Amino acid sequence: MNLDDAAARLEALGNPTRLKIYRTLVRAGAEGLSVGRLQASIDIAASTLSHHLKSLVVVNLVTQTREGTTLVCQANYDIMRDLLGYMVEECCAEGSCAPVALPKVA
Amino acid sequence: MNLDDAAARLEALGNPTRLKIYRTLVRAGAEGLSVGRLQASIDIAASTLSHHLKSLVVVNLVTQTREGTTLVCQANYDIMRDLLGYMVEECCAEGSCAPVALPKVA
DNA sequence: ACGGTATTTCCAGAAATACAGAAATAGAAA
DNA sequence: TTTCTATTTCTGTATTTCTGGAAATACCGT
Repeated sequence: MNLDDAAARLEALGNPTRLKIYRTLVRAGAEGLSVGRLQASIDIAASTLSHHLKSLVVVNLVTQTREGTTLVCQANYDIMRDLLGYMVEECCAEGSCAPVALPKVA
Repeated sequence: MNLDDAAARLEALGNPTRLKIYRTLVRAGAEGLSVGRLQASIDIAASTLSHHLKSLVVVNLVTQTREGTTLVCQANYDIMRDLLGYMVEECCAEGSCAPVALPKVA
């Protein structure tokens, strides 16, 4: 991951509402959560949620799968892992930190 | 670290210029870098750099130490470690990921 | 095709951000 | 105190972000 992509993803997560959305999706596990359920649990206007979700989808932190009329959203763990990897690398550029084990691919 | 603090820090890092600043400071190691040297290596207007630095200092990702007329900035590894810890916890809330070893405290 | 539910797009306003030139401040040295 | 360097604050402009109501679209069941 390059610096600009990392920054774009950090920016996407760098908003309390969006971080809450992402966290909710992570907690929902691999099966994800529909936009409607997400809205119920976060309690914001549908249009606002849609905007925030788009921001997360654009940077690939969230993926969406259509199931009939409902859209199911799921956290993209791979991208998060890559992002964490990038941050750790940046943080450890000097070799001043111990090697880090990131979460294994599921 | 709570959600709002994490979001504020992610937002601070979520700008290419600021991420570059932070990365430069990390690479400079514990002794840090003066604002002037930082400006030389990033090549932006002094006032712009000052604003970005303030954003990073406010959320504690960067600390500053005065040495005579120059201000030395250094990356705050502890906060970065906490932030990474928060993200890993959020990402692994379901127990779906292996335990993670974050960089040791220097 | 119609009706209903789910979600997005359009629109707008308020607030925040990014940027940089110019002026101001802080500290050291002459 | 004057002067020099380093850095910040002031000022202003352009742009972006956040928010949500209203209207539009998508998909399904009947």
